[in-house]
Amino acid sequence: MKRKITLKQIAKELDVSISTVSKALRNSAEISEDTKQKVQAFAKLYNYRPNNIALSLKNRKTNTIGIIIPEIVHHFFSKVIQGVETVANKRGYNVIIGLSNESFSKEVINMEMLANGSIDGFILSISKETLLMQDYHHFNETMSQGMPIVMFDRVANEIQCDKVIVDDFKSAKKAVTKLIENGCKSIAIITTKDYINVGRLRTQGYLEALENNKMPLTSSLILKIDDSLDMEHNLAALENEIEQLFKDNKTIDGVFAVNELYALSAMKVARKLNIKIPEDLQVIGFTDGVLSKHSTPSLTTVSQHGKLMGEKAAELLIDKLEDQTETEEETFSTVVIETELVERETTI
Amino acid sequence: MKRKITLKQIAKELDVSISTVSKALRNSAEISEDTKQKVQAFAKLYNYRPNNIALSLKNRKTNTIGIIIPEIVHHFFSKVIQGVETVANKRGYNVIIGLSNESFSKEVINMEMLANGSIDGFILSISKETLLMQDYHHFNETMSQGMPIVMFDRVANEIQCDKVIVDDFKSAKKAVTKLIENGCKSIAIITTKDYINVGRLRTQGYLEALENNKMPLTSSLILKIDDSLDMEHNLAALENEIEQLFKDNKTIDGVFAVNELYALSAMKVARKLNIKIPEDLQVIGFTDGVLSKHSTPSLTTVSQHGKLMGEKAAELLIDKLEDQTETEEETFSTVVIETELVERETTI
DNA sequence: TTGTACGCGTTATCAA
DNA sequence: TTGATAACGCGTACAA
Repeated sequence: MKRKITLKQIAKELDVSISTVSKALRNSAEISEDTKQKVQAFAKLYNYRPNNIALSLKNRKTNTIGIIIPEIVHHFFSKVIQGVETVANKRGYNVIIGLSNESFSKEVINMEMLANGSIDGFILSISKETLLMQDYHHFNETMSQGMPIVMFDRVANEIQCDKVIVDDFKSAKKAVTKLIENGCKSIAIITTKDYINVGRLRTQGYLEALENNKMPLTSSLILKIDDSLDMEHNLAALENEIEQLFKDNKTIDGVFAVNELYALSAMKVARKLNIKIPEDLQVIGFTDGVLSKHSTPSLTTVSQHGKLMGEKAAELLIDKLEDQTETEEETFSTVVIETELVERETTI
Repeated sequence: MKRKITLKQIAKELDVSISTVSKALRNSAEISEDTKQKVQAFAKLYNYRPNNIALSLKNRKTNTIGIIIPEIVHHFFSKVIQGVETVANKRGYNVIIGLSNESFSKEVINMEMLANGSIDGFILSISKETLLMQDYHHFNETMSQGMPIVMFDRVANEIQCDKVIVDDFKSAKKAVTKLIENGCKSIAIITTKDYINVGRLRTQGYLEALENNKMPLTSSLILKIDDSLDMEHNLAALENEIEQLFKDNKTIDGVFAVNELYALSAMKVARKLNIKIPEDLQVIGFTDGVLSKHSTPSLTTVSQHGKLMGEKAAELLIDKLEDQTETEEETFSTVVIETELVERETTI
């Protein structure tokens, strides 16, 4: 088992100094053709590669991006990672991941861990617990130490940093308007509690769409799910709530769900109650997931373009990292990714 | 914007030497209570944290695990990552990801990138292209440099390293036997070309199950999909092949599919051909995915326990990394994760 | 009780 | 053309 070879070892073997080796390998004009040849051949033979850690220490730059997300077993987030990774690799960066599991403390710990020199900057989506507590001190601290942050999807308006979002309000409005155009008279929304920003915005979009079309706002048609518990493992409870919604409002002929799981659950309940989709009930979800495409009937959705969000976030971050100009006032941008209504079989 | 504070700066501020600060922070008995108090208070105030990179360089240990997978937008692989991350964090390690996108060259480049000091060891699943080419030199090179590798799921028997797998052969046999017990007389398999190890093993399990039950082996019932092309984006082609399979073999009353997508496609085709599931056709898939649970009817599957695989892989790797004993002959273990037949609605 | 020196692997600067 | 030295930030053996 031969350890990785270093400059020092090469120098010793060839009986020259370390700096000569270093220069020879970087093809410096200072070094004679002779020694260059000799050194380069030797280095190639032993497959020399500079040690990243040493370079990071010397350059005070790791060329690594830290990405903190609430969960990874989630189509949207893995799409985002894919996007980040694509751009990062193209521009010579690695990606290191930290999962918050929707927990505030894990988010903080993970960020501290990575902030101590391991990475150059963060790309992150805020955990539910953090949003609920509205405690954002760790973001400010990180940035005050000169480490840039790009937030995506679940962002905090209070924090000054680059952001990549979709226009949740407008997109929801568009989706609900679509339902109205398709003839729905009684449209329910299945959404999250308001502390989740995206949930709140989507609810507002729903309300505005109804209002603009002079449709009555019925509070019983608004189902706000408390998903502080993990609904993925509490499907029965979710379905019960939805079933109750249907039973309390027999007129429902349209459902707008703010995520894939809610949409699918609504479809499942509808099937159970013998409600035909899309004839008697039209459904639109808000998601970038795979379930929509493969469900029966396949689900019409507002697509968020997760991969594109990841790419944009990575571009923003790396641009900032490599921006030399020392401006007085730092400027932050918010990129809004256009959503797309993908029409499938749950709408007519 | 205050940069992260270092020992040097603290030393300067307090007018003591760097090593005094270092010792004081580690609560060394060498240092007087007085100075300790002073230093610790100051460090706390400025939120001092040792620089990971410097520590890595000094200790020649990064406490970071590299994970290389073919794709991340895939339920099984994200489950594995989740498992790795859980164990890694618990034991004080970070996780850095590299995606091969099923490409040999990206796999090699990514590994080289990370192997140059960024990480202590690899957890990986081999890309399709690498399996096809059977070029495993990069694995051997990495290990010969003293960097351990743990392979999971898609492993190479030729390579001596720790492995975490499921017993594909036995699991497939179990699944097909289940179909036979359920009364299926004509069972088709939808699998991959043989260069994918897991596909080959699952096919063998299928064959053995038939044989053990004295059922005829009909070659036309074996559909080997060439997924060198990305089937996810070529669903139509996949469905055509399956439709042909059904049309050529009208007797089919059971399908064993080696992954989720194949299983769902089979179900879709069956629906199109007005074949009732599970009355006329029973289906079992091999997967750990979400689609199975939410499909209609929900799919009976062989579950691979991806998260558990990740956890095991991480345990193996970290154990090896922290094993001090310098044994003559290195020993490698292969952990076999038990699969589980999750019975849902596509079997009676 | 405190400080000096060294090494981890690299590169840049300056001296020979 | 080559080599010695310093520096990145840390911890530790050893000297004061």
